[in-house]
Amino acid sequence: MSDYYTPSQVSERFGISLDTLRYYEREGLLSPVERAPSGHRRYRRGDVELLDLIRCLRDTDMPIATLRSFAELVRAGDPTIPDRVELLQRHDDQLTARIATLIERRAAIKHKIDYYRGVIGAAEEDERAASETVARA
Amino acid sequence: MSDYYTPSQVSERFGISLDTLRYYEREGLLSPVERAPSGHRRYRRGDVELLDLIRCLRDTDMPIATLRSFAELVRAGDPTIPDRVELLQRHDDQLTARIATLIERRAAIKHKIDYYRGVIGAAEEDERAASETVARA
DNA sequence: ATGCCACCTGGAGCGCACTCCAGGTCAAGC
DNA sequence: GCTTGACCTGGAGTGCGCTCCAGGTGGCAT
Repeated sequence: MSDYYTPSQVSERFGISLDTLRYYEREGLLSPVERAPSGHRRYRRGDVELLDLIRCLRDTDMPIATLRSFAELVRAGDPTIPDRVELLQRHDDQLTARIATLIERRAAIKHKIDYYRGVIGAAEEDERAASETVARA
Repeated sequence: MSDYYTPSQVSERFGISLDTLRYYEREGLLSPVERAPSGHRRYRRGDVELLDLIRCLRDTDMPIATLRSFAELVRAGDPTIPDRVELLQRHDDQLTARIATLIERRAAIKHKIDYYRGVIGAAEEDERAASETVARA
């Protein structure tokens, strides 16, 4: 209910370590976060929202450098919205391509698994046949 | 039409550098490749087939260490086929999960893009309204 | 006063997957 | 015989994204 979040709260919420959180700030993914008089960080709603998007982009393998560019656009204000759209759109295109190849590769892997299962099945039949022969003998 | 491939042929075919090819061999992903009397590598059909699978797994982010385990199973012969199936199945599960989260994240990104597009649209309307006002004045 | 805890800083270190390099060899072509 | 080109080796270097560490501070509880 407070209007800020402590580092550990943010860390827990996003499953990001405190070190990573500070690292993101150092790298310019977040603008310098407000501080309490003690020097401790106080994350505002806005920080958390940006972080949410950053996590989303990071989870989809956007490199830190690109994320920084994006963050710079955000800091530069509303006139950069078209640039942000462009950046996100490019990322989305890459992501879509990536998903497509992952799905293709998965099909190939499944195919290989099926092939192996076939080999196992054939071997089992051989075994069964062999034990029948023994039984008959 | 020859029964072997040179390093550069393999490199080109898979889009892998010569260095990476040697690296994979050093790391035990390929068993030591045959050599010409000159010492140059001669990749056999079997090497190329294994490489094809390795690429497929690597493309789907299987770590080198896991790939090595898989290669060791292959080298150990047919009795390890069930273990190979297990390993591939685990990878396939992870891959499926990964694809699912990528798709989720992509939806979130698209949502953000749409939001931004909405903002742009609204801004354009404002502009239009403003210029109308000017015209009227 | 004493602990303790959450957090701070600058900077070093790590794991992964390559990637590059120097110096050398062999086979073929001029 | 000399060059060229494809390839060889061992080992060092790179880029990325964290991750860890030592040493320190402020505020609260006992």
